[in-house]
Amino acid sequence: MLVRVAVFAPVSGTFDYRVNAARLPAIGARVLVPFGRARKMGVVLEHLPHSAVAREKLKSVVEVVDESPVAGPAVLALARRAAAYYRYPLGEVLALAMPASLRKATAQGPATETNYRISEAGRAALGTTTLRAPRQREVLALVASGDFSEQQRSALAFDWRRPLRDLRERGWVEELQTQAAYSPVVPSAATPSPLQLNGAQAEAVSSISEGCDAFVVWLLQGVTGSGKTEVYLRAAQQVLEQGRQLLILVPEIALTEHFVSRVSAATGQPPALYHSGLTESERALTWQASADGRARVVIGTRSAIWLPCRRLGLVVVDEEHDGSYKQAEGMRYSARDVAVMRASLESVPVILGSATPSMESLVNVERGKYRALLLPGRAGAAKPPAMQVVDLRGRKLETSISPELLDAITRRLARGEQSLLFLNRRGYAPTLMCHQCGEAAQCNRCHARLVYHKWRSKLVCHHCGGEQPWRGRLDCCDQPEPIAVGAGTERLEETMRALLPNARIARIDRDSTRSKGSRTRLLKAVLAQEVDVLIGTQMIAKGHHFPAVTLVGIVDADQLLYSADFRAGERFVQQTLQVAGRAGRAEKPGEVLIQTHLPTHPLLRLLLGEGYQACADHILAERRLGAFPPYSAMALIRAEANHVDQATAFLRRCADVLAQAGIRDVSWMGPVPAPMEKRAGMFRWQLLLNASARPRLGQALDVLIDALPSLRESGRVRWSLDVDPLELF
DNA sequence: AGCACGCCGACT
DNA sequence: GTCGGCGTGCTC
Repeated sequence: MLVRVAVFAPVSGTFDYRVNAARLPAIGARVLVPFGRARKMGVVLEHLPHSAVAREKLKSVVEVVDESPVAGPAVLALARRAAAYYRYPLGEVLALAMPASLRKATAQGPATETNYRISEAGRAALGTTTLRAPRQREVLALVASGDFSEQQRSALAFDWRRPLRDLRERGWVEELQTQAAYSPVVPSAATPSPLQLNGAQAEAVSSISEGCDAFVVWLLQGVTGSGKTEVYLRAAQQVLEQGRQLLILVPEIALTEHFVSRVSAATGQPPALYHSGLTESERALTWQASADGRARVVIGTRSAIWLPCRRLGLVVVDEEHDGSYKQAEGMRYSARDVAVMRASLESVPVILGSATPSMESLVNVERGKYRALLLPGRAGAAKPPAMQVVDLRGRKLETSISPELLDAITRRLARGEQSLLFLNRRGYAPTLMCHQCGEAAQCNRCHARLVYHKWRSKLVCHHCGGEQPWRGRLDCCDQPEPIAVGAGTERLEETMRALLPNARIARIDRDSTRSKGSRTRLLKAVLAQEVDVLIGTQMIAKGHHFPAVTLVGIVDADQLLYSADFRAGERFVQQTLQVAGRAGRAEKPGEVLIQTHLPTHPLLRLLLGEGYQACADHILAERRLGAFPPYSAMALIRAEANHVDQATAFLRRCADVLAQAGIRDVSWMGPVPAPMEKRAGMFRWQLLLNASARPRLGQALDVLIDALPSLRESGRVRWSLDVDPLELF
């Protein structure tokens, strides 16, 4: 009795084993196998009558871990397809497709959950004033109430571990291991609320429901506020009525919240969640509930696309253009593209939703692969925001805020309305320049300037995370007053406080939201209109709606417009519309002011004059001309090494391999240094492959993946292959 | 990823 | 003479 196993190890190929047990392990079940000297976990792919491997080389499965498969036929097929597409070892793909608790080589029983119980002494202490520590008291009270589940724990705004440890040391709380139970899906008291749909929404829904039993990719395009969510939800209701499951992908954790309440209201049941913000056991629970079909709706980020579903009915990818769907390390997959693969393998529809669809998706509509659904305009009476350019050319400005923008903010202030200033740069100043010699503070591990963080009094490298205390002077000339060049959100906040001393100003970025719960608190303050001017980075661009915001200021539009990446234009337009979408919902029209030195940039003019579609047409025309994606297929070989010549030698060998293979219609560029050649002490170079068509790229990748691992140079570099790279720079 | 095998320099 | 450096190749 033989089985073929995909071993959880970074090796390509599969391995055959003997099975001595009475019963063969199920296909898709995990087995523990001897692998080299170690024992590794793997997944059974097939049962084999014979093996091509020599009899004496075959080893035996050590242990059959699962009774029933952890990877059903659907997940197995998806993993196979993705492994082939991204040229990644199948075992690793399968490992990545399950929660970490199922990957480890140590076999384990059913998921257990650590729970806590209050002791007699604890109950006594709770009644007295002996227990002063407020956090311990809160934790103790929660334990006493019997509701200190993992979900409760992670919902706490503070770190409960230390208070809990202290409580256990005092003997007031006892630990107990219990069998984890899926948090019961409590049907909310209310029956599902009927959704009010407008004409376009109803039309979209009926199109979707017509083809709900087959694979179709719907590209649902509609501006912020046009009601994409209602369409998802109506489709969701139908899927649930058929007894099937629904998978909703969102770009980031914060956006799951937004959907939780909407889904609960529309379907009468709270969805299960799957993202990296949950504890391992919470993830394991959702995984299990999704696998056995109890979780009817699952909302998650990128990795949720791998969740097994007993009866999948529909996949929704919200904000499909968002770069967060692309994994940046390991298997560099796009969850959106994997979602399409999955829908096709399982013959279900997938809805890709966006106000600003990616060029890839638009072209797929053009090619007849995807079907477009358009939601024109905003629902209700809301008007689209009016966008205007503030020309910064030749202007001598004291601050990063032009008089026009300041004036617009002041008018909002007088009317009791809110303004939002978008600046995608953290810290005080991106450059600290010596007034004496002109040198700027540099990170010694990266080819990058250090960013001055005034509040924390630190110089921080935004690339490797390294920081050093700011000692008030630079090393070069020991000159005390360096010039802070440029502005980040911290400086912008300082500027605004100086300009508008009476305004209530809040800043939301990664620095101001470091402590747990502070982000939610800040957002609540904004919604409660306790804030007049909100300053923020990317972090505020996604998802949140600020109904009282009637002015959006894009403080520095030039950043992206100057980028060398061929996708910069696309990102600029998407980001600008995304931020603009935060303003002026409801009856108050919003205004967007864009500060720029490039007021005549064609994309800016098209965006203001005609809108997204015109920009997309322009970008696509350029891409076609330059033979860039989506009119070509790209892959990027990245190499990182301690010495420059190791990285370049490796990539030159890759280029040689390609040259020898002589595949038509595949060109390559490089080796070229990555835009930041040195990062975290490593030298980074890359080789970019561009093919006129996907099959050609495939041929080139086949040749490479065959030759690369055994190249002499490959031992000295850390290399990776990125199929469909999103960020070249 | 681990891990052993193998061929070259500095140690008891 | 032996210990150990890490370059190379394999793991059913």
